[in-house]
Amino acid sequence: MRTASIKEVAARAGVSPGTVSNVLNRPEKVAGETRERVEAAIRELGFVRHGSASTLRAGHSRTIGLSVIDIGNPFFTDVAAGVEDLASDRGYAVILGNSSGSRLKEERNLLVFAEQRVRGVLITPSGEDPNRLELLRDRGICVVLVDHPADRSGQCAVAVNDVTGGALAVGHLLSGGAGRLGYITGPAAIRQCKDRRRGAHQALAAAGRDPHELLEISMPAMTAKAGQEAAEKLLSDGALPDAIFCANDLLALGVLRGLLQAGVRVPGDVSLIGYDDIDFASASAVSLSSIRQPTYQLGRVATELLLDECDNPETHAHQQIMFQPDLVVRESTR
Amino acid sequence: MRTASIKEVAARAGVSPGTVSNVLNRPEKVAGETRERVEAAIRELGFVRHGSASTLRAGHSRTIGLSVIDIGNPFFTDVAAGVEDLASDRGYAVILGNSSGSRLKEERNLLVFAEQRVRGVLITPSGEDPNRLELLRDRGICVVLVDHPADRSGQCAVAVNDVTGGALAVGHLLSGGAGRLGYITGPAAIRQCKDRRRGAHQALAAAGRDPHELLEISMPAMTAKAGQEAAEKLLSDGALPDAIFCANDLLALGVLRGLLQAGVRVPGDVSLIGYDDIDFASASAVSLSSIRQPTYQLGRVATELLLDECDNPETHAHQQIMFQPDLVVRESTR
DNA sequence: CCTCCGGCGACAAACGTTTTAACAACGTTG
DNA sequence: CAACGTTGTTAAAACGTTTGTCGCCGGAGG
Repeated sequence: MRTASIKEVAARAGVSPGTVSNVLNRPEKVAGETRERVEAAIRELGFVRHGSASTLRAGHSRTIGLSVIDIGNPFFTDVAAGVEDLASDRGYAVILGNSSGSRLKEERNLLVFAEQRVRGVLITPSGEDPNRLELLRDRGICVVLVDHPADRSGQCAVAVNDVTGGALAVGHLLSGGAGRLGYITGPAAIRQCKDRRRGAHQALAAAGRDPHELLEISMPAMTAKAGQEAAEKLLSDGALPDAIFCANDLLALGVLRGLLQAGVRVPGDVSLIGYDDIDFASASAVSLSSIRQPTYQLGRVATELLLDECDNPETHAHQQIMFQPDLVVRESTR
Repeated sequence: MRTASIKEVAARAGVSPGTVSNVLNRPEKVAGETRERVEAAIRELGFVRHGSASTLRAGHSRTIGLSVIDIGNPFFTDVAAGVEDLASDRGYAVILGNSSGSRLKEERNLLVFAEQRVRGVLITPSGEDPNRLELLRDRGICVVLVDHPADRSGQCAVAVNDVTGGALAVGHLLSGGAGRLGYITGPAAIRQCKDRRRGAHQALAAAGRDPHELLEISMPAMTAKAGQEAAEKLLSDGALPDAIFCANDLLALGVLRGLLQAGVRVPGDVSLIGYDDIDFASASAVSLSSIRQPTYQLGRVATELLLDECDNPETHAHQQIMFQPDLVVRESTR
């Protein structure tokens, strides 16, 4: 019924509890014959170490917390897969927290992480407020920022260069001979949207064009529905650009649909490029050119940094890693 | 630096540790004035309960384990969102395990859950082997099966009726006047694929047609890429059905793309229906008819059952809940 | 023969909480 | 006034590990 304790294992193997603990944690410290006896007892009793007791005594756990903004977004899903894979390889469990963009939920998740005494936290912060993270650091919990630049020195962060990404996208459109250019984006407050716009401006400037000629439409959400509405607006305004850059693939898919329904040919009449290179970008009726981010890798590397900081606090050097995005050309751009 | 313990809080408030514990867990047991003093001390010291110590002493934790087959699949993502929302409302943390379809990883995840002494486990088993779950139940950890019928009585399970879903889909195609019918599916071993085919057969029989006339193409994966290959095969065989039912939306999106590229009109020449009603079903060039499953709800209800079993073991009655899927008609079917 | 040393285990003291039994203070009741 | 229930608090004993100290034993060196 109840799980056997280390004490019962010890009794069965004819050793002391401490020795069983040594077999579990420092097998090299215990003589071969004794070790085998203990291991046999463990198997026979179906012993499973009590993680809480271990955490309590050792002062640290084998879990990390992962707080994301929206687990329904393929971007975060890929990140989570990367985190989970590496953590699980290293024997760590991942506690998942989904903030849904709400400060309150994020705060609650961080509290849970603190109660669980997680070894470290990976977080894509939903706001710019660094204070709440202090709460964790004060308790000796390491923090690595994910898809967010470090808000101050002295911490690890991994991100993807969104400025470069924006420049890549618009550069590609310009090299295709685009005249009038459009940028369909999400809420102005979102850092990613701002950075990608900045990249677009840089590409225009580099081509000797005036950045201000970029026609920008800002939608309240970054969904396919919003994208379709944006396309309808463009059509009814009668100001259809030659080429459109969307701040993410969901928007782009919506725009694509809106254009096709109105009989606009893609890429014949309008070139279209998205961002993120989600799986569905290649599955749409006209496969979508996009900017690929190393999403899975983002999660993996963030976890790597976190575990290094936890396991080697003295030799660990904080790092801010910035990945570079790639251009993926498909049918939707010439 | 270190987090304050209950003892320090007690000292500051001038009470005993036991009283602090009472404030935390049974506030009604302690006099108003004392409670306020303790609460003030908690705030001032930034005290956060040590979850492991609590678990150790109380004998059970406030965490549940969630083991899914593929966190990259939108279906499981939605389930996870439902689980996370309810669990977090009830003060439970969710430990996420992704088995990636591998028995080994699943086993490892279950071991982690056992070590953490999770209160209960939600699992979409990747195989049909019920033994491993015994390991958990023997330790008094409740288990609820997700998107899987109960493999024996005496446990909770939530699922969606895939037979009904298959019948709905094919019934809809038939009511549109379809003549030749195709079913594009995944590996034969997958339960969902089998059940959906069974439903398709039932619908054919109900319409007075011979179930064997259903042209079936089984692909090794259930991805958009596989769907496109299936469409190409149909086209090269020159045996294009009037209507096609796909075992999931990813396959359907691939088929759609393959057909459109070949100049086949959808739904003009061929009607097409998918399964799952993922977000992208409505965002494709021709929006996709599909079978909607209450995915988020699935996760929520499973969690509800699990927590009920944990919190009221004596009054709890095991339940096998079977949801019914819905038909969603969009442009891809007449 | 005595000492020293290395290797292996045993012992016991924590870690921070929950919980039970006991207790003190204080009306209420017979 | 004694007996008694109520209410609020305390003291102390767990829970299952980890870990530092210590002791035992056998062999090597003096």
